Amino acid sequence: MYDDELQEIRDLQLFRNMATPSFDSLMQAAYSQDFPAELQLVRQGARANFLHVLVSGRVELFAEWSGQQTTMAIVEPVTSFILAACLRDAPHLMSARTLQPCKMVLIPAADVRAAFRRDTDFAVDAAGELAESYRSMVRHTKSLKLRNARERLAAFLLRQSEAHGGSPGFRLPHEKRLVASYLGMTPESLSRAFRSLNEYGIYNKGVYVTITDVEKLRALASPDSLIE
Amino acid sequence: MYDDELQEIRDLQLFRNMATPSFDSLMQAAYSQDFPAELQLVRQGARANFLHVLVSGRVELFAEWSGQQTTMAIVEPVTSFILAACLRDAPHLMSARTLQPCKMVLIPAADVRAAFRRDTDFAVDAAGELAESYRSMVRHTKSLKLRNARERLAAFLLRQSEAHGGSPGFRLPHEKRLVASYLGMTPESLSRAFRSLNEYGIYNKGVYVTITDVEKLRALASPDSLIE
DNA sequence: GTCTATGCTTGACATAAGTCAAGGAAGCAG
DNA sequence: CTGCTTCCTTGACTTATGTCAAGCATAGAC
Repeated sequence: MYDDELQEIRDLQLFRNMATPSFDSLMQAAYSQDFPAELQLVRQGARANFLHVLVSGRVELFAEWSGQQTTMAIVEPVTSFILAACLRDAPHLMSARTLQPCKMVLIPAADVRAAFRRDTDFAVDAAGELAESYRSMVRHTKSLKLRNARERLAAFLLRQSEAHGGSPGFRLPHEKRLVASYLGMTPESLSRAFRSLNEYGIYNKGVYVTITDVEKLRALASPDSLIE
Repeated sequence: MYDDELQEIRDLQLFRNMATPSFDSLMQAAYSQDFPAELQLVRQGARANFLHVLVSGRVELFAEWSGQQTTMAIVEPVTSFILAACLRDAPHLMSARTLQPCKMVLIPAADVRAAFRRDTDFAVDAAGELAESYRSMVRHTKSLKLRNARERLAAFLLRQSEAHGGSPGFRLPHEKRLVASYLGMTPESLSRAFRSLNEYGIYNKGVYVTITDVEKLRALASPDSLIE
C-alpha cells in the first residue's frame, strides 16, 4: 500500500485517533486493490469479510428485493463503508458495486473487530461513524415518507448547489437514473419532475442544472438540516 | 430509582458490560420519571439532553416536515432510545411522544458521553446498539422503497405472527393508524390493504388478525431477514 | 342499557407516479 | 463524418395511493 493512501486513511475520522500500533497492525493486515467499473463488491445476505475504504472512484450501495433494486447511497472517496455489518459480524443488508474503476483498501473484518475491542479511541470513533450513518439513513427515510417526488428532487438540487458553494449552475454528480433510484422514483418520473421544476426556476439540460431563483426553490423544498 | 428498575437497565445490552463503578455513577446522575400518555418528550431539532430508557409503556418516534408527521419507530420496554443524538451531541432528527403512561429513566447526555469515552466496554456496546439501530433503519427504508403498500402490510403481519410464536391469530400491537403511519400509508389505504389480503388468507376484525394460509402470505411478502 | 367519542371503513373521486413504447440526443468507435 | 450504443425524454395510458365525506363500529361513560 502506498504511503499517501495510508495517510489518507489515517486522516479519516474513523482512524484519526487510533493508537499508532493498532493502526499499523490493522494496515499490515489490509490490502489495496483496484477494481473495474460495474463490479459487484458485496452481495446482500453475505457475511461481512472486509471493511472497505474507498480511496478513489465511486461505489453504489443498493438493496434488492424480489427482482427489483434501489440505490440506498452513493459512496465518494475517501470514505469507509459497511462498518455496521463488520462490527456486528452480521449479513450485509445492502449490496455494493463500483460505478467506475475504483481503488479500495480492504481491511479484514475480524481485525477491525479486534482493534475495536482493544482501542477505546477507535471504538469511540467507530460509534461516531455509526451514529452518523444512522442519522443519514433517518434523513433519507424522512425524505421518502414526507416529501413527494418533486420535493425530493428540489431538496436534492439545493443540496448539490450548496455542495458547489451555492453556485447557481452545476453538473449532476451522477447519472440521472442513479439519482432517480436514490430519490425513490423511476427515470421517467425524474424527467417529469425536472420539467415541473421549471416554474420554480430550475433549468436542466443533460447533466447541467441551473437554478435561477433559489428562494422559490427553497420555498418548495423547505430545506431542513433535519432532513438532508 | 428502584432496585428492580436499576437491574432492568443493567441487563440491557447497552449497559451489560459496563464497569460497575461507571454504571453506578451514571445511575446516580440519572432519574426515574413517570409521564402521562400523549406527552411530547423530544422535539426534533432540539439538542439531546438525556439518553432515555423506556421502562414501561410505549413511545413513538416520529418525524415532522412541513406540517406532516410520520411514525419512524415504536419503542417497547425495556429499551434505550436516541443514543445517536446523545453521542454526537447533535440535534434530534426525530421527535418522541408517549403513547401510553410511561415510566422512563433519563440519563444526562453529557454523562453518557463521558462514560462512553472512559469505558471501552461501554463504547463497544454503544457502537453495537448504534449498528443495530442503523440496520433497522436500513430495513425500514428498503421496505418503503421496494415494496408496495400491500406487501409492506403482509410482511408486517408475518413478523407479528412470528413475534407471537408463529400463532395464526394475534392482536395488532398498536392502533391501526399508527401501523399505517409506520408502514408509510394512510389509514384508508391500510383498511384497503387488509381487505385485499383476504385472498391471501388474512382476516382482520378490529384489532384481531387471523392468518389462514401462511404459505400464501409468505409468497406475497417474500419475507427476508434482510428486510424486516 | 343508552349515549357519545373515537377511530375505522367505505365509496366516489382526484392525483401522483409507474409502465410501455417510441423517438431523440449525446458520446464514442471506427 | 457516420453510425452505433446508451441513456434520456416524451406521450399515452394504467395503476396505486391519497383525499374527502359519510356512515359504522366499538369502547367507555354515565
